[in-house]
Amino acid sequence: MTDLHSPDCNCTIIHADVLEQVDAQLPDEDLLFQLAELLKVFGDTTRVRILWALSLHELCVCDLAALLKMTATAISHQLRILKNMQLVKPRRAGKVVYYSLADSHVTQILNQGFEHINEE
Amino acid sequence: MTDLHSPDCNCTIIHADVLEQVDAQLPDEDLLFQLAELLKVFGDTTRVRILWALSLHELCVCDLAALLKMTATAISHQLRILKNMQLVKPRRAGKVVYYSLADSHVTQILNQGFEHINEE
DNA sequence: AATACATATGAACAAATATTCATATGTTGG
DNA sequence: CCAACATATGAATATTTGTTCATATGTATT
Repeated sequence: MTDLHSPDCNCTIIHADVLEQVDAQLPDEDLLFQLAELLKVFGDTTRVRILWALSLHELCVCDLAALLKMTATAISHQLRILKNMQLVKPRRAGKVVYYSLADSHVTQILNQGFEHINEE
Repeated sequence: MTDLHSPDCNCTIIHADVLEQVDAQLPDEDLLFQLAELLKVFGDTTRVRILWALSLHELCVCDLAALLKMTATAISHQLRILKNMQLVKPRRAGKVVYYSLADSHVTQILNQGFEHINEE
């Protein structure tokens, strides 16, 4: 095991045995980084509103702009972020592009978060 | 129903019937704001690593600092954010303060996110 | 082909935020 | 009481990020 006592931590009391176990079980740093990058996408009001709306019905960019009272440009930017993270998928029909949720994890995460809020 | 056609949206083709239904089902804006604020807390590498570590075992500030090779100060700042959002809870034992997860939603959200990443 | 409209994208600006530094609080042991 | 240590917190800085503006792309209609 690598030395957990780095120069950045000047503590003296650490629980070496527990730490060793936790360190062994903790996913790789780059996996947790990816996870944070994913969850970061959920941490914005506009994107949460978009995702929730899409969980109710497939919508085009204009629909979302009208619903959220924002410019289509702003919506489009956010949709690109959501699409890059595989959270929504586009369906083109002529000029119009319809968006829908890519998988069920989205609603699961939104619901878990919603439950947490409604518990206090 | 309020007019969904705001000045910010210059679109002409919107699906009024669908929009009306979605608008009625969509949670209040301030609820979705709270949800975004909650999920924002998950969108940071340091906090994700802290949360995942705490899902494995209760740990004190120094433990986390040693594990993540960061200063105790930086950890403490993040723990305050997590505590304010009711995601972790402290337990004082003398000088040492141990932190653990506040409820099961945390691991659920982390796991759902993790599954999503491991699917592509 | 040419116009109209839905959507996408790049650059710029303003706002939010994570870490560091300095310092404060709180607890234990001498 | 005092010194030592774990933790907390406020201010400052550097980075990140959401929206706007200007412009580009792509499709349908005349």
